Amino acid sequence: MIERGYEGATTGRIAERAGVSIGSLYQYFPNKEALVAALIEGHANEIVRVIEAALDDPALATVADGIRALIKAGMVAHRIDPALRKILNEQVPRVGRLAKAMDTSRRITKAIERFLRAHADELDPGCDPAVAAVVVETTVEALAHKALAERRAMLTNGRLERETFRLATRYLSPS
Amino acid sequence: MIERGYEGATTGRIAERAGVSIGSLYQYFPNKEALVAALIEGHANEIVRVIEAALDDPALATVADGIRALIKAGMVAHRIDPALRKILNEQVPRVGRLAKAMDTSRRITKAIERFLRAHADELDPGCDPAVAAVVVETTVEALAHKALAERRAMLTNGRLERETFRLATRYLSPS
Amino acid sequence: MIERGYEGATTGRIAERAGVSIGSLYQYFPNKEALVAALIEGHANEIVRVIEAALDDPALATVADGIRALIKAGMVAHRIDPALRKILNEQVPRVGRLAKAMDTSRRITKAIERFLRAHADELDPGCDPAVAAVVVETTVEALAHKALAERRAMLTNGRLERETFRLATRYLSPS
Amino acid sequence: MIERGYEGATTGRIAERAGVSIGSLYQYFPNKEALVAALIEGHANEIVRVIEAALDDPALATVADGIRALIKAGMVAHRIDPALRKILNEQVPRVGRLAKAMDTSRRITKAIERFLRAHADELDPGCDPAVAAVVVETTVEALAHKALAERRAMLTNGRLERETFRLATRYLSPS
DNA sequence: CATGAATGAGTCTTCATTCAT
DNA sequence: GATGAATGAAGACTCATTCAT
Repeated sequence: MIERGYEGATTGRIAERAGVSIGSLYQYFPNKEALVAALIEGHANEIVRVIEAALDDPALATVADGIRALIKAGMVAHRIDPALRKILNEQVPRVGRLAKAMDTSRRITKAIERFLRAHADELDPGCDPAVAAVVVETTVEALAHKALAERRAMLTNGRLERETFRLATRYLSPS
Repeated sequence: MIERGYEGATTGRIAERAGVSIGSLYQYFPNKEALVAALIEGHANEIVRVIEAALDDPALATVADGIRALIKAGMVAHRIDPALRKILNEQVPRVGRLAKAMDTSRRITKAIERFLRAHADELDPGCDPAVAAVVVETTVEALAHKALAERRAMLTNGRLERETFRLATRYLSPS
Repeated sequence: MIERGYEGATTGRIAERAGVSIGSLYQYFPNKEALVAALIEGHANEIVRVIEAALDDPALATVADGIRALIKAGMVAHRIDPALRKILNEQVPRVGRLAKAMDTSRRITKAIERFLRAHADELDPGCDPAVAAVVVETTVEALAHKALAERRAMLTNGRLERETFRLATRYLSPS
Repeated sequence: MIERGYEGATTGRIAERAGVSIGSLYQYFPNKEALVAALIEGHANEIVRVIEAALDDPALATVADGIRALIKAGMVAHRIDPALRKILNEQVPRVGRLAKAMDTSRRITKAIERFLRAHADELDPGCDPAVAAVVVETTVEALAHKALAERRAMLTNGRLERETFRLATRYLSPS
C-alpha cells in the first residue's frame, strides 16, 4: 500500500485497496498521518512479534543459537513487506503519533537485550547487554536491509548471512 | 534543504534556500529530479571525499588505525548534512539519474576494500576483503546513523564509537 | 468561455464560468485538452443540429428555399456562441480528440449534399452535389462570419444576406 | 515562426529564428504583441502586394481574366506562409496595434473593388462593386483556405479552383 | 547597443479533506 | 454509518520582460 513512499500513498489509493470509501476512512482516522500510522503499526507489530517469537524460543541453548535465530527472523521480517519495512524505518516523518508507531527497532532492541541478559554468562565481560543489544539490532537490521536492497548476490549464496553471524558472535563472545 | 524528503523538498523551497528564483533553477536543470540529483551528487561527492581522505592517510599503520579513522570520518560525514545523508541512502527513488548519484555507499565500500587489501596480512585468513568491506561499510554507517538519529546519549559518552570499533576489529582480526 | 482562444482559456477561468471548482473539472476530464474538446463538441453538435433541422424542413419546396433556410440557420448558428464558433473552425489544434470535435463543417457539408441530391433536378447539370456542397458550405459560412465579425453594416441592412443568396442560387442553378 | 499560434510563438523562439537576442528584440518592440504585429504586418504586406500586382496587370482584359488572376494569386498568397495567413486572419487577438496589421482582407477588398469598377460595364447592373468586392474577397479566400486546409484532393485535381471561378463569374455577370 | 541570465506571475494538475445525501 | 463528489491549497514548470555586464 505504501510501496511508493509516504507521499506516493494517496488516501484515495489506500481507501481503494482497503475496499472502503475515503469517507469511511476519515470516520476512523483524523487525517492521513494517523491513517498511515495505523497501517504501519500493524506491520510493525507483526515484525516485532516474529522477532520476539524467534528469540523467546526455549530451544535456543546458546548465544550463537540466538544470533542465528535473530538473523533468520530478520530476513523473514524483511520479507513480510520489504518496502513497508523500509518506509517504516526511514521515510515516514518522525512526528506526532507516527513516532509512536515507529519504535519497532526499540522494541526489537529490548527483546535482544532480554535474550542477552538471559545468557549473560556466555558474553564477554566488558559487554553491557543494553549497549550490545543496540549494536546487534542496528547491525543485523542494516545488513539484512543491504542484502535485500543492494546485494542480492551475497544473499542468495548465504555469504552475507554467514558474515553477519560471525560479526555478531565475535562481538559478543569473550575474546 | 531536503530535510523533509524528496517530496517534501519543493522546487520553491529549494529555490528560496538557494537564494535564487525558480526560473533560474529551471534554466540549469530540466526538472525537479535533475535538480535534486545534482544537489545529492554534490553532497555525496563531499562525503565520499571525506571518507577516502581518511582511509588514504599514510599515517595509518594498522587495520585498527584505519577502523578508527573510518569511524571518525563517518561521524564527520554524517554531520555534513545529516538530513541529506539520510535521504541520500533511503528516500530518493532509485531510478534514472538519481540512482547514479546514489552510489555513495558503493564508492565508500570500494575505498574500504582498497584499505583492507593493503592490510591483508593483518586480517583473518577467512576474510574476503570484498565481502568484509560491504559488512564494515554497512555496519559503521548504520551505527553512526543510529547514534546521531536515536541514541545521542551513547554518542556523547563515546560508548557507541568504542563499540563500533570493537565490532569491526574483532570481525576483521584473526581469531 | 473560450473567447480568448485555446491558450487564453485557462482551466481556472473555465471552472469559474462553469461555476465549479477546478478540482471538480478534473474529476470528469483528464486534462485541459479533453475539457475544451467537450466544450467544443457540445457547441458543435448544437450548431450542426440547427443547420440540419433547417435543411430537413419538408416545407422547403425549391433549392432557393433551401439556400434561404441555410443562410438564416447559418446566422442563427453563428449567434449561438460567435466566439466559440470561431475558435471551433480556426484556433483549436487539429489533433487528437480535438480533431474529432472539429468536423462541424464536414457534417454540415453532408447535410447540404443530401439536400442538393434531393433537388438534383433543379441544379445545373454540371453541378456535382458533393463538390457543390463544399463550395456552398464554405461560402455561406465565410460570409456569415464576415458579416458578423467585420461588416455589421451589411448585416443590419440585409445586404450581405441577399448577396449570399444570389451567389449561391446563381452558382447552383442551370445557366 | 508563428506556425504554432500566437501563444505557441514564444519570444525566445522568435528571437532565435531571427538570429538575435531577446534583449535586442525588446530594444525595438515594447512587448510581444507589438513584435508579433510587426511580423504579421510584413507578411500581410507581401500578400497584399501579390494580390494587387495580379489585379493591376494591364493584360487582364475581362472580369473573367481578373477572377482567374485573383484565384491564382490567392493560392500563391496562401502558400507564402499558410499557417501565418491563417493566424493573420483568425488567431491574433484583434486589439490595439494588432488590429492595424490585420486589415489585409480590407486592403485586398479595396483592390478587388478598384478592379470591378474598372470593368463596371461587364458586371450585372444590380452589382454594387463595394459590396461585390467583399463577397468575392471573402469567398475566394475562404475556398482557397478550405482547399489547402481540408480538401487537398479537390485542390490537386483543380476542381475547387474551377468551381471558385464559376461561382465568382456567375455572381458578377449579368444574368 | 547587444546580450542572455534572472525574475516571478500565471498555468495546469494533484490530492487531503469535507459534507450533503 | 457509508459514500464519493466537491473543494481549493499547493506544487512543478513556462515564458514575457528586465537589467547588469
